[in-house]
Amino acid sequence: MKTADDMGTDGGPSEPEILDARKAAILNAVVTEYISSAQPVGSQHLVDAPGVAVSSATVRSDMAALEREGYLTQPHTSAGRVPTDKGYRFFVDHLAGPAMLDPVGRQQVRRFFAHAHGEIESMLERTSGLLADLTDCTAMVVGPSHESTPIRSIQLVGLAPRVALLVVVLADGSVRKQSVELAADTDDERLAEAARVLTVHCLGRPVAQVDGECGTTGDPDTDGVLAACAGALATLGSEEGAEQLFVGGSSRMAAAFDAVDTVRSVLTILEQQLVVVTLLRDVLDRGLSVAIGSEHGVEPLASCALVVMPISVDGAEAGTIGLLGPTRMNYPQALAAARVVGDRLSSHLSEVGR
Amino acid sequence: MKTADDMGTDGGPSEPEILDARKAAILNAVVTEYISSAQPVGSQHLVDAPGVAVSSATVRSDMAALEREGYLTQPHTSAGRVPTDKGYRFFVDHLAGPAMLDPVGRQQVRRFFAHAHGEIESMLERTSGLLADLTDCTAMVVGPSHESTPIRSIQLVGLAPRVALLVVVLADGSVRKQSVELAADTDDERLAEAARVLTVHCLGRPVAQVDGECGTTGDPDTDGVLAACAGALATLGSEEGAEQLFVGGSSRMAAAFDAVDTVRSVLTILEQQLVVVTLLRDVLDRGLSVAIGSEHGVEPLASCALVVMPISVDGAEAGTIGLLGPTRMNYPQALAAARVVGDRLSSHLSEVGR
DNA sequence: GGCGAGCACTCGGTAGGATGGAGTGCCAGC
DNA sequence: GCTGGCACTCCATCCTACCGAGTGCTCGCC
Repeated sequence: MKTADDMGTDGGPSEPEILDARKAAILNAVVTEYISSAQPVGSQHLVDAPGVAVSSATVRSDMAALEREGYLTQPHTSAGRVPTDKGYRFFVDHLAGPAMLDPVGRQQVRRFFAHAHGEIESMLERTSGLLADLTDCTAMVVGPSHESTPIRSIQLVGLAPRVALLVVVLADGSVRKQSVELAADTDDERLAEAARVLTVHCLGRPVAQVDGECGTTGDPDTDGVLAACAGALATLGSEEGAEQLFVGGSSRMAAAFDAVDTVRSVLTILEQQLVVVTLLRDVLDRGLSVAIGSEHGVEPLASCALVVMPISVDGAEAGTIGLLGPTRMNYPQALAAARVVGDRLSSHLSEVGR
Repeated sequence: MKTADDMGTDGGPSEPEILDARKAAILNAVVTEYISSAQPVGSQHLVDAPGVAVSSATVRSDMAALEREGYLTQPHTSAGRVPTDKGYRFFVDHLAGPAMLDPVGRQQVRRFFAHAHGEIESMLERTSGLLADLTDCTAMVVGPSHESTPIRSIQLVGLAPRVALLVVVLADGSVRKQSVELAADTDDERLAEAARVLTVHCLGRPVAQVDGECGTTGDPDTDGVLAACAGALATLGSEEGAEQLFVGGSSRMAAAFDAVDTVRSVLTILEQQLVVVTLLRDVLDRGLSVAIGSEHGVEPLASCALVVMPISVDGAEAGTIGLLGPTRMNYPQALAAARVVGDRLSSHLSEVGR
């Protein structure tokens, strides 16, 4: 399995990246067929494929060549061929044309966004469900990180004589809250006064950049409240950058594999928010929109492929869409769904914000 | 499978609920053994069990009786016996003593609550992970419904010239938000004024009970803002009662069954928040803390059992804990974990609020 | 009357062997 | 360079036999 040796985007190696037309057609047919049947495909099934038009013997010799070059593999002698990760990669990069979503799916997306409402979190949550429905994959939606979103407003609401709730509204409409223990009984007047001072002091800065002290008033009681709030803000700041993750349709992983062990290990990964978010980020940072099998480097997901798509609001990156399926997932469909939903979601979120 | 005919709690039927001591011991041993081995258990394996002390032939005749009475069943002739739902029920009600959490688990719980911090949502989320770790089941934690939690404060924060964010803080410290489209450009002054009117008008009432109109000021611009907010409040009100659900450790369902189909159907249920929340509520309303197999009436979960435990804050019900596992789950352990975590969580949440 | 030893019986799981078929690699010939 | 033909491989399936775990039943014993 040394297929992932140097698959860089440079195209430098002496081996030509582009296969001879017929071999490409054969690879294409193998991948397509295997994606839909999940069965190793033999030479006989390929003679009718477009672009092939040779006898099965010739197909066999081409397939043997494709296997030598690492695009195909055999589960065992005298079985058909199955694509390798490299085979899928070539398919995704050179063979799969830019697909459209099927009409039913398009209709579904249109209806979804026509009735879209509510706040961003529930929007993202429901989007993950939509994507799972469209692609039969597990869908992941990562919300914006807010790491550098400036504070728009700070309020303090008294909950009990010595407990207040610090409510921070960020410029994009997201809300953070943190309860604050106060040293002394404090009435609403004083809380409002403290909130005013805090707002002036913090306005326009992201939460993580608010430093320890939060201004003074000269009044010792109010200053006590402010000090307590500084601690709460620090807590919020340290949580900042922890993007929200919404996973939809994880049950589809159970349909994708028949080994229950595989299902378990994949689900275990999906439960680890940090791992998933990092994985998506990592793939995106490498400039990929598809990561196949070993390419993403998460061992328990070796038999999975990942499709990622950034979400942007007003040009700024504001989240990520991810689709997880078996390596024999329907790439064109998944890419089309991710693109369409990503675009619609991006423009939907941009619209709401103005 | 007519085992669930009349299992009411009345105890009315002529058949005595209590089994003869040896049969009870045998049932106990079968359940215990089957829980730990997942294999049908035969008469030979039971002769050494405490309270049995008879030959395997006698055990066999007792087992045959237990099967006639519906407590046991055979996968096929000449296999050992497996408990039925009724068998598990008897085990839970009469045989399983009140168990303690094992020391390792107790330690884990102690550490968890010692370092507990953050807001209620993340607290509940992490609690679901803790419970899954403790019991090897899938854990569900349902937050409070807020249906009747009074409004403590309402604020309006301008996000764009014609968009404001309505931020509603409830008396228990939870926060609702909803963006509001405004008909005209509105400055912060006017928003603050509208928020003041709104707060006065809504204070102390739950969101769902805020009626259409939200007061007037005489000033047409402010009244326009108020009208827009009334719509937003209605939206929030209609979402009220939709409790938050946190599911942890769903990957454990893949380890619990070896039929991948079962795993898929169970996971599909777990993805439907409303179904899960309703299920937990339903079981709790029937006064049960354990629902086994067919007892809970959700067909795809027929091979699962459910342990539920209410969470209360200051005496008022404030959520639910649920554990989902195969019917051969470790009931004593699950009950102990649910009880301990539920108690600790209840008192933790009560403490924070004062 | 309840209990236990003995016995015949059942049936799932496993191992061995035969068979068929899908698929391959190779080669000679067009 | 492609194709038809051929020998070969190996999985999947089926059948059979067989072992063993487990049962139900009966009869004798205390």
